[in-house]
Amino acid sequence: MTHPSDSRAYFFKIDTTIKKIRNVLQKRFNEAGFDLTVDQWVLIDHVARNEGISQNTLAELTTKDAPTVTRILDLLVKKDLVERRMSEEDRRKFNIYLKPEGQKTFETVLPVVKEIRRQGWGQLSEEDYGHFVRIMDSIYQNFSD
Amino acid sequence: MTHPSDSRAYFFKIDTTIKKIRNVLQKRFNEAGFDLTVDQWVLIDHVARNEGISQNTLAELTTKDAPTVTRILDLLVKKDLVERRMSEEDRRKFNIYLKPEGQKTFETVLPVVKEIRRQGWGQLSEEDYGHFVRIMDSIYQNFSD
DNA sequence: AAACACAAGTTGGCTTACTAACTATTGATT
DNA sequence: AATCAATAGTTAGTAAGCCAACTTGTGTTT
Repeated sequence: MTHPSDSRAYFFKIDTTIKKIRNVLQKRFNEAGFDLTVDQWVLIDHVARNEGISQNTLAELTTKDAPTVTRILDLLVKKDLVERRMSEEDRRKFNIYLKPEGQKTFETVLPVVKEIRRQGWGQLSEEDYGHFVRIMDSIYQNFSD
Repeated sequence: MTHPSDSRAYFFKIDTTIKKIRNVLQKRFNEAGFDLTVDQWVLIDHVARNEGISQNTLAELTTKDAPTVTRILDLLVKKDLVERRMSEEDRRKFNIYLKPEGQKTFETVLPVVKEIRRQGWGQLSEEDYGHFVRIMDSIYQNFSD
């Protein structure tokens, strides 16, 4: 290989790794009896940390687009985990809040997710984390022009 | 941060990076007038390098599941880029081949993809590639038990 | 005040991912 | 030879991603 970027490998490796992570997360959720998809969890996590957040902000933070957020929230509302409250200042907006069931879900699922994060990182070092962040950010940046 | 794995950041960073890559690929495809999704490209690429490959093998190589491969191939067949030929030895199997249009597509798209790979890797070094592979493989491995 | 562009969310269409259930064929077992 | 388990692929349902078009509400301009 004359230059790493000549290989298909790096796109593929990122894709494979994130798929694996998602699979493991979902499988653990199912085993633990959580009736929740990974992306539903991601929204709950952000709402828990930003009570009253708007859908647009939620979309930005999660790098999901607006229609996707709308639809995932629809599901979470149907499950009674989350509610939309009309915003006072701007009637185009909703403020999103956890309902009691949602708060409970957050508290129950969080430790499981933390454990999975630990497992995934394993024996990798602080220095590796530096490399990791630098390389990922660099790829992202190289595409942002 | 007491330990890197305590942070949500690494799942999120991988997710964000692969999304970005996919977006850029798709946008370039569209700009270049290729009527092709990224995943359709991935299958064409593998068929081009493995004429006569079976659907199952295709699924393994791409880490897609069987139904997904079936459906993407359906689309490629409809576009006349690819054909299924009944296997001689095993009548459950198909052998997948590029049609002339598909071969042309492969040759046209490949240089564009190579250029995008180069752009994404940018000034990262051979050594960085080593770190990258080691870290990704390690995460994957940590989840394979 | 009326017209305008812009912003927040929603809806619809198409694509891909995952699971489960299904058909058809093959290969092994007895 | 008949049965049975495993394999290749398909179909159906639900979830999520992307784009484009749309509705409603806001803010600015004139």
